[in-house]
Amino acid sequence: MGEKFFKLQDLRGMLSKNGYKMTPQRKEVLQIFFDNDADPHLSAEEVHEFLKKKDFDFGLATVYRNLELLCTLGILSKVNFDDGCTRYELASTDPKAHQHHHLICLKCKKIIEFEEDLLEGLEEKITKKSGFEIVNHEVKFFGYCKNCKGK
Amino acid sequence: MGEKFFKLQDLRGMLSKNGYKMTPQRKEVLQIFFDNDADPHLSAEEVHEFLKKKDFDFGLATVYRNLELLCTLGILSKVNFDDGCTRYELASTDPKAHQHHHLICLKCKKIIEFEEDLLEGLEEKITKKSGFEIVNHEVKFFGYCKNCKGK
DNA sequence: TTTTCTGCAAACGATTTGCATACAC
DNA sequence: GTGTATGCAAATCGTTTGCAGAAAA
Repeated sequence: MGEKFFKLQDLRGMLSKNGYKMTPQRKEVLQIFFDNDADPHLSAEEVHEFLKKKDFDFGLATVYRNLELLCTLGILSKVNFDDGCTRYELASTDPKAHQHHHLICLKCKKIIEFEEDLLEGLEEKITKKSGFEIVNHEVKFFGYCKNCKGK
Repeated sequence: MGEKFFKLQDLRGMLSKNGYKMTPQRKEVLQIFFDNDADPHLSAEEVHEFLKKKDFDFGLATVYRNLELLCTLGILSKVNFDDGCTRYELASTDPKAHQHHHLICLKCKKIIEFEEDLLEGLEEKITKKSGFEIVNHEVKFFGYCKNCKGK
């Protein structure tokens, strides 16, 4: 995991700077991500569930809207594991921190985070070859985790 | 594009070997992918449209079912460009042909295929480090294509 | 007070499913 | 003939939207 430089108390400023208002809904949605180190890739429904567990009964539509907003602000980012829903994770705000990838177990469906700047130097190579200016990348590895390997 | 070793006339055998029947619907759905070198990443709706243009009026549900089946058989594979639908492409049946990646232009949304075994040697490194056995990977680069680069 | 947010319910679009019929083998 | 595949329409599921009332600035 890249360092998370964004702190909850930065939220109000970040919002107002962009013409948005601070609300309990926004604070608590973001809080869920700080709470949940164990499962860092949450769907809107999951966030909604976690909020319910903490007795915050916000509308699901509001959760969706605020997840979207937090993405716009660069605080969250979307990830897609082809499991039928959009997932969100805390965006690493370290600009160097490209090196955050996912190992996806085809058996138990576990998602493992993997650190390494895999593509060191590679982006320049691609840019040179194809004229494509790279802003970001996403790498997923599919296979079998330690526990599932022996079938 | 890795070589496509799979040929249309292999379809019947591939189907019956797995207990499925050959039907015009299956043949024509696959044919669309052979027809369309220009746009190799088709959604179910698009396949359905292309079939209509050739006067094949198959039900959309059938198209979905057969795309799924062709994936099961390893003839097609799914790709996800986060544009709201599942897309399908001819699976490269060359087992060495891992090296097929996508450059996605954030401006014009064009998808550019890019060849290169980017991750040469890297998979072993990951396996050693994490015990994760890698079967396949998917790499996407987001940025701006040659035409869109200057804004 | 003005504008943005929220909650609700309805709308949506992609995909899936149930079922009766048609077709492949 | 037997079992699978198809077409259609209805169902499903994640997500979005319209709108009236509530809350932030």
